[in-house]
Amino acid sequence: MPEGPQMVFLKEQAEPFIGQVVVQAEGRAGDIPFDELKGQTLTSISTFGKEIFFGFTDLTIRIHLRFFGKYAINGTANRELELGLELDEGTINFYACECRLLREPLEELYDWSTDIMNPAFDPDQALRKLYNKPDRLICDALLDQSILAGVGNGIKNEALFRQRVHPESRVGEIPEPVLRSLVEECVQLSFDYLDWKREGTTADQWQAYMRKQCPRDHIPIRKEKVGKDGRPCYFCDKCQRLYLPDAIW
DNA sequence: GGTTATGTTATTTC
DNA sequence: AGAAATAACATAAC
Repeated sequence: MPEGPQMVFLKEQAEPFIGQVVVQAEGRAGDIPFDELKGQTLTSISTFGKEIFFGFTDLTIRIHLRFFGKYAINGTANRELELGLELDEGTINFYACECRLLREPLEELYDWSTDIMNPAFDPDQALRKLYNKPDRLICDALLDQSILAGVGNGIKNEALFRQRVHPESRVGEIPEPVLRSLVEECVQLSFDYLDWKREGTTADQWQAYMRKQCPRDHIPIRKEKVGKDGRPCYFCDKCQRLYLPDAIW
């Protein structure tokens, strides 16, 4: 379920609950002190990459939806409840996710300049970090959450397609302006994706990811598990350029 | 029933 | 010791 934009969307959905008091808290999440939560006020909601934080009077809950995570606002899902919050005027339920308790201030735990959707995001820093591992495949590098927090497999594939970069390109061989465009594309795409969520145009906006045919060349999109992490890559051999080191003889 | 998939982390292996 | 491979977790769809 999660890529950065979906977490920001969830934040927007949950923001009306800010200022409300927890009436009841339950679930099976081992890390959550349900009793302690009762009576606390929801004071803030923030996101970092694919994580979302619910700040209460004197603790914070971090939620990561991982692969199958689901949530329901003022509703339920037919599966085991991980964390259920009943507030003054409604409920938020989380399923199949990771819930963790944080007691330290978030600023001490997170570097917001690596979150692609945060105003503090620093593209220059991202470029530097990417070039730090020049031998990596770009398809692996873009998924590195310590460089581009929030980028998932969809945004990765789509950014590569839009900037016409082949996923098996070596980071170190990609010219700086191209790599920069790629980083900027990840950011732009994330905000586009958020807009689609807001507008409810859930319909597939992807051009390459999960698609069968290249919209530019009208030839089949290749789908292969590429790179160290073996995540599915969707790409067009014809319009996405492969940047590789010159052969050494 | 097997495979696959918007993800990360813990454990095992080399 | 440390990198790399594998397992683990949870869920629905094809």
